[in-house]
Amino acid sequence: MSPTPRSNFLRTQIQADLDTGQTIKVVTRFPPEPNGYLHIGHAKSISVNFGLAEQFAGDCYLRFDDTNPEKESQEFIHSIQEDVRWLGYRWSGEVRYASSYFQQFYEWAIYLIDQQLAYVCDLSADEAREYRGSLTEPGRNSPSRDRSTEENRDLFERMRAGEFAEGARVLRAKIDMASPNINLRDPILYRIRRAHHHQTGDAWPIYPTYDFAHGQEDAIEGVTHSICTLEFEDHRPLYEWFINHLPVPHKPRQIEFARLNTSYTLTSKRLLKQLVDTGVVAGWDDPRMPTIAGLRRRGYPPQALRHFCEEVGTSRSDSTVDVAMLESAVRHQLNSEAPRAMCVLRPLKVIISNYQGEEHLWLPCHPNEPAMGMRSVPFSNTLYIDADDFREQANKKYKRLVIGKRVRLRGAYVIEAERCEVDPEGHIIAVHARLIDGTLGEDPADGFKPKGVIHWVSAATATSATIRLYDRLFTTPNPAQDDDVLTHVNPRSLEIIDDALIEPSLTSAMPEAVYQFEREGYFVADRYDFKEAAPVFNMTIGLRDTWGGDNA
RNA sequence: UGGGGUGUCGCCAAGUGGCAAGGCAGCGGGUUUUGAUCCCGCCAUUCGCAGGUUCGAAUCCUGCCACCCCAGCCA
Repeated sequence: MSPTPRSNFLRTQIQADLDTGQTIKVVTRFPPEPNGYLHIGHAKSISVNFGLAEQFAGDCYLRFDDTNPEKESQEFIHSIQEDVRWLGYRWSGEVRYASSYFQQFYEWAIYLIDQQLAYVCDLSADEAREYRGSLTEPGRNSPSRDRSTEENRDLFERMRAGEFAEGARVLRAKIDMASPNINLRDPILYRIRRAHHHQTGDAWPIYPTYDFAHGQEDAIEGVTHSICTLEFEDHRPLYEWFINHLPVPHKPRQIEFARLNTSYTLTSKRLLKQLVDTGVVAGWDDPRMPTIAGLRRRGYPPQALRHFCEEVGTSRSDSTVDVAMLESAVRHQLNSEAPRAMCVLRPLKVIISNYQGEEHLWLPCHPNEPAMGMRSVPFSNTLYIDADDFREQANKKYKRLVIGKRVRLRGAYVIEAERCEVDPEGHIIAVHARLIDGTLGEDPADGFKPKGVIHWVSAATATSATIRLYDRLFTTPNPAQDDDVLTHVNPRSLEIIDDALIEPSLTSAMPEAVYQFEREGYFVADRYDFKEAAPVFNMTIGLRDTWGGDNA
C-alpha cells in the first residue's frame, strides 16, 4: 500500500478510534459464505478488510460464514482460499468457521431464553410472514410469544435433539413486533434443518441465522470493525441488540460501505450461473467472467485488481464504476511487468528479394526496462506480417506497409514493398519487398525515415498458436437492468484464431505468464490449455488505441 | 405511503465553515524502432433544488426533490 493512502470514511473512523483509545489493535475479517465463487465485488471487500488491517498494523481473519449447510460446500471453501491467496493477501492465523462456534451460539440462545428474551415459535413460515406485518403496518405478536421459560427451554432443547420436523418451530428473539425496522420484529435465531453440514456433519439439526451468528462471531474473534455492505445497515440495530444482551467477550462495531458495481459487468450469482448453465460462457473461470478465477485466467494481475479497488475508493454512495477504470489498472500494471514479444494474428507472407540466409537479432524484452534482458529473434527472407499492416495503396494517415513505401520491421530492418501477389478471388496472398541496407539499428542513409513500425515473425522459425480474442461479455453498461440478460450478450465476445504465428521465445512461456504482443495487446499463456507443442494464449486486454481509426 | 441510506465534473472520489484534491474517460501538444508507454497542457466561478444563518457555506439550519435498501425459517 502507498505510504499515504487516500482518505475515506473507514480510515478516518478507524484512525479516530485508535486516537481515542477506543481501539487498541485493529481486527477485521473477510466473512464469505462458502456457497459460490468469489467475484470482482468480493475482491473489493477483501481489499477493504485486508487493506485496513495492513494499514493499521492489525489482523484480518478469513472466516467462513457457514450457517446454511444446504447451500454450501467444501469445494467453495477451497476455491475461496485460493482466490484470496492469489490476490496476495494472507489471513492471520488459521481459517475460521462460524460452525466451530455452534455450541457457544446454542448456549447463548439458552441464555436469552432464560432472560426471557427469546422464545420458541410454532408459526409456520407463511404464518410468520403474515404476522410480521408490512413496511407500513406493524406486526402482531406470535401466539407462542408468552411461553414460560421452562417450556421454551424444553422445546428448544428438543429442537436441538432433533425431535421436530424441519420448519415446525423456530427460536425467535423477543424484541418488538411493532418496530418500524422489520429486522427487530422478533427475528428468527434458529431454524430446524436436517442437513449434513460440510464441517460439523450431522451434529446439528438446528442452525443459527445470519443475524444470530455474525455479530457473535465477530465478538468471539475480537473483531473491532465489522465491515459489511450497505444492505446490512438495517440489521445493525439487531447486531447491536445481541451484542448488548449477551455476555460476549468483546463488543465489535459494524460499519457499512457501498458495494462495488462495475459497468458492463454482472455480479449477481443467479445471473452468472445462468451464463454458465446456458453455455454462454465455458464455466465459472471463463476468461470473460468477472469471477476472480475468470479474471485470473484472463491474465489480470492481482496487483492490478488491488490497485483498482484502491483507486475507486470506498464510500457509502451507490455507484457504478466505469469498467474502463479496471482496464486502465490492468494496462498500467502489465505495461511495466509484461515482457514484449511478437505474434502475428493474421499472417501475410512477405518475401524479401535481396536478403539471403538467416541471422539472429537480439531484441530487448522491454523497451524501458533493460534489466528485463534481451531475447533472440531469428530473421530471414521469408516473413509473416499482419494482414492489416499491408495495403496496396493508402492515404498518408496509414503508416504501415504500402507498395512503393517503406516501413520499419520492429527491431530489424526497414523494407520497401515492391508488389504483391493476389489470388483469383482477389485476396492478397504475398508481398514482395526489398530490404534497405544498413538499416539495422540505423535510419536509412538517404535520410528518409519510415513513419511506421510493424511486427513480424520469420516463417521458418515461427510456431502456430491458438489465440483467444476477448471482448466485453455485454453490449450494454447495465445488463442486469433488463429482465433477460441474455439479450445483452455480445455475440462477438470471443473470437478464436488458431493459426496465429508466434516468435520462438514464446513457445517456452510458463502458464499464466503475461506478455505484451507488440502493437496488439497483452496476452496470457492459458493456465490450463497452454502446451509448448500447442501454445494457447488468451487476450487479457488490448493496447490503448488513440488512433482515429481505419479511415485510410 | 413505515424505517434506514445516498446525492460534489461523463464515471469514481477527496473535502466536515475560509477562496472545489486526485484517478478514469475526453481534448490539445511533445518524445518514441509498439498509432503503446512516458511527458506537458486543457477539462466543476460550482457542490440535487430553494430559502436561511455567517464577514465568509459543498461544509451549519429549514423545506423540498431524486435515487437506493428492508416485509427469507438466505447471507
